[in-house]
Amino acid sequence: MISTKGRYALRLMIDVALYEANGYVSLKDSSNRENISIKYLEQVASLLTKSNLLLSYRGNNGGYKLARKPREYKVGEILRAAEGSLAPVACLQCENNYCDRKDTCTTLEFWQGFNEVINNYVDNTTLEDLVDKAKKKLENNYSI
Amino acid sequence: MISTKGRYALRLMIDVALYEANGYVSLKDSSNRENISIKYLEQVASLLTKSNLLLSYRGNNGGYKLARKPREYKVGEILRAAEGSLAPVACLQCENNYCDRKDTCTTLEFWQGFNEVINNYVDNTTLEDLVDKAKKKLENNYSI
DNA sequence: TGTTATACTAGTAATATAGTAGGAAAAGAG
DNA sequence: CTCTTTTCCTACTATATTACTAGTATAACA
Repeated sequence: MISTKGRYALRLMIDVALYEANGYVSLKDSSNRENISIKYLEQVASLLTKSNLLLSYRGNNGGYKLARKPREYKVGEILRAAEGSLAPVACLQCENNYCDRKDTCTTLEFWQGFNEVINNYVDNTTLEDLVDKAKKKLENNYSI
Repeated sequence: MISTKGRYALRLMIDVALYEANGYVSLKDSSNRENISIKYLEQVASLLTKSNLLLSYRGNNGGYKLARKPREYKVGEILRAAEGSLAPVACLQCENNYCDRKDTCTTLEFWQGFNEVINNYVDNTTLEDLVDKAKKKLENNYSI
């Protein structure tokens, strides 16, 4: 299950993508638009900056902007940066996938397949896909 | 992420399928074979019994047996009975999927797609598939 | 009546979640 | 040089979840 960290990270990335044309996007503005506690969003933004998904700038008119073009982000990258791992079971979390039951485990292949399906989905959607949908939703809401 | 409850539930179902030919399978035996605390396994078995996935019988030579043929169980059913829900985000957990952000949420469709991919995977594997793999692993280990 | 098994309820240590709080440091504006 | 605005960093906390353990009741058979 994806926690608020992953969900907020995705919403923040979309928000920055939507508004960075006017310069760095501050968390004050993002948190207002997205209705997320600014102090909590700071922590999420920090994870994204450390993973080089966001670029930050301090001081007046500072904030965040994307490190690449929206098309060049897989959603999976963003979620992994915020959540740590998307593995559905503990034994698939670390690199080597070590588990002392691996030779006799009757469910290992099932979980490996599950892991693949999950990663395929999140890595085959780009940030651009979500930003495009967000733009359409914004247009529809203005027209109401 | 799938917790021990879901993982143990799956292993228990496979274990019961493998050994029920000799009559009801007791948790004492299953917990020994699978190295899972019997008291914890009781709680998992209780969830499966309440969802009519296992049939129980008390007293001497009692235990559990499958309610249907292995082919007639989707793995998804078993995991849902043990875990409650496999929805990747909170807003997709309940029936109606209600969320007060649903008209403006920029990520709803992404999460709905994720949910579908997850459910497709777990519902397209049957208990029989896992039991067949388990039988092969058992044979290989005996031959070592 | 004793043994073996499930059924049910309660408790508990450790960890994760979803924040809040406070201050330091950078950068520009006046 | 100082004030304001911003990110950056660390610590704290209430609540919930996880992964059990423990004890007792109940059923069934020998």
